[in-house]
Amino acid sequence: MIKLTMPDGSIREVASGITAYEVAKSISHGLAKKVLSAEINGEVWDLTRPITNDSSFKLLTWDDDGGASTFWHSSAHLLAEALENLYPGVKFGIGPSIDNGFYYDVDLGDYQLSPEDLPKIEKEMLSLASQKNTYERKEVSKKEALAYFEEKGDEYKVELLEDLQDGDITFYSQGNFTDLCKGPHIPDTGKIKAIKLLNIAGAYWRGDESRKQLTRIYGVSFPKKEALNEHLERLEEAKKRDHRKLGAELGLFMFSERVGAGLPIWLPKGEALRRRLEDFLREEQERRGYQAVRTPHIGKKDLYETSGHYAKYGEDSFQPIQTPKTDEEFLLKPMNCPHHCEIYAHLPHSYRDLPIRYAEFGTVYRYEQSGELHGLTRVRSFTQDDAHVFCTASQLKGEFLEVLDLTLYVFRALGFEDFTAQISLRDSENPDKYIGSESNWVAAESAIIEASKEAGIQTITEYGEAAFYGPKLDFMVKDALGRSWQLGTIQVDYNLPERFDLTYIGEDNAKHRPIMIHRAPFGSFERFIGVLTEHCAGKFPLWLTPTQIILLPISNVFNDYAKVVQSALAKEGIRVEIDERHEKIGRKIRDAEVNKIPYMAVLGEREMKENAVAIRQQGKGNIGTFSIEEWTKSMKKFAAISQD
RNA sequence: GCCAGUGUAGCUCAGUUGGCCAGAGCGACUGAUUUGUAAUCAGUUGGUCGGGGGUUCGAAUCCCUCCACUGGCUCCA
Repeated sequence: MIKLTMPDGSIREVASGITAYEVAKSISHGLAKKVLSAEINGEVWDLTRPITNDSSFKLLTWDDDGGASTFWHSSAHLLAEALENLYPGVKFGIGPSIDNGFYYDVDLGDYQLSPEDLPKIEKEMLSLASQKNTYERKEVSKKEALAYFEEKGDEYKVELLEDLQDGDITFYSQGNFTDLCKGPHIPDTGKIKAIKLLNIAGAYWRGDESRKQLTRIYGVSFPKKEALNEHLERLEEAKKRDHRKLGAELGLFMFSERVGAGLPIWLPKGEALRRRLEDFLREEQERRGYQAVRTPHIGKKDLYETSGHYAKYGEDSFQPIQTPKTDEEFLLKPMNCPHHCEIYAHLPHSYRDLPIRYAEFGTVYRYEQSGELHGLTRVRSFTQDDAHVFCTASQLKGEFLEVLDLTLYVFRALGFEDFTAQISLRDSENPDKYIGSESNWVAAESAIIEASKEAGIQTITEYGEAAFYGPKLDFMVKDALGRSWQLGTIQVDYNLPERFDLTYIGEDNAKHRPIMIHRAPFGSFERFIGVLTEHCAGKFPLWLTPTQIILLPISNVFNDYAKVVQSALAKEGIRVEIDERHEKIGRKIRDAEVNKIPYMAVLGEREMKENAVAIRQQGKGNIGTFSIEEWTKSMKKFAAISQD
């Protein structure tokens, strides 16, 4: 007999060798039908795997993370089986579950898979699923496993096997398909009731650009048909939030083929919104002791050779600009920091001057690969809300905390509660990727880790994600379609002060090296506004939105009255428009609603007589009639930044 | 940069076994309607079919090439 500790803490005595499925059945038939896998001592297991030791025990259903991922992983195997039936000789890379579904990377030889093939594959998968084939686990020796895949001619699986330890290798089979896999899987294919293959993409084998590109098929599956429909509806909903679509609809920004790919152009409404954000941050930074500076958009190539950026990125950047003079080359600036280092170096500094904080909304230019461009979130020209803090070693942690506080203040003011703070450290296996001394790296990494801990933020640590000159703390948020983007960033840099030979005179009257912190709470205005647009589905906070209220005269007769109301509101700094078109009120309201203008004022006979406005709130409808004066006051209050 | 897909009017989209002057809805414009809380009616206008080259008697449709966009991969100071 063995003891199973259930999630509620109770203990079940069962015969050794019992399976999780048998335990589920002994609890209830309904549960046995729903259960997909089990968590045994924190590890997700097949339901059919015998349990032989005392264990903690938890049954996983679709609603548990482990349950859905098991389900999707099994769906990937089903996809592979269908592909093998339809395209004999297909070779397989890897086929994992992901956040929202699964994929399989396959090599179809000369066959060019197209989206039209997907329905056929879905059909085959559903037909295989209905056979209710069980997923069978089998432990195999490395020799056996290699023999199997060598015979099959699947060099990808052979390569994967070469990295595995003998005794740690399992196969899973369902129907006529066998795959190298550590599992676990759902009991049988019959649980998979709804499948949608979403798209096809190229993916380099093992993520290595120099290796063969396989065909990746993405899909999603569900235990119920309705769940698939709901999922597809959610995807449609998300597309409506896409900042590229909303940005065009709301007239925020545009792109022009003639201006160039990845070069966003800000339209009046977008610029109005952006300017508000800039002002917001500018004022906050002034309060926090930053000094604004401004530097040119180009700099001599030598500047970036000094900084090290040219050696690292020169080849992949916009190429140097020539002048009539020979041997004179300038670069479009990809970073503001070298310029700011020159400002620091301009005068000698005492330890009494530090910390010095230079801030600039600096526009930079980076030649992003053509396939990478994406709306406002990945562009070739963008403006960083940049600043560089020069401080002493003893000030580092305090400054880091101060920057962290500013970043969190900014995020909260804009309603971003759901972000991930990522600590990016070195990849210790590739030291050549980084410049700077070991001791500096250690000091910088520990400063970030400690400050994050002290600020009490939740973090995840990623090794190998550091910048080439230092570790960083990045704030990551997801867009409408679940893609993760970096917004704010804080980076400790011991390297640039070294390269630019920056110094200060210490208490001991000797020269010392300052430490530099790069930081940008928004990251860039472009990306931030892109993500913010999706975050609020185009319904921006009142203090940011380009038009705060639109006046809707019932007929032309009341246009003059509207102008009276307009000047009263405008006088208080409220951004107000009038819809003077010769249209019915229903039409004007509809257009204002579609344009997501937060407030509408309906103005007709009744309002004019009483010097009043009948207010309607976007998405909510009529909220009442107020005197002009009363409403102006309310608007002013609502539009204050502190309002959240 | 790589793989796959897409590109027709300001917007959303029809239109391919290659064949009359390339269509619709919305928008815009003009006129009528003077309107009370999510689309008033009528008329008019609008397109180098992404650019260039080729095949053909004939190309939006087939081929080549470049550009842009979409979904991924790789990259991201």
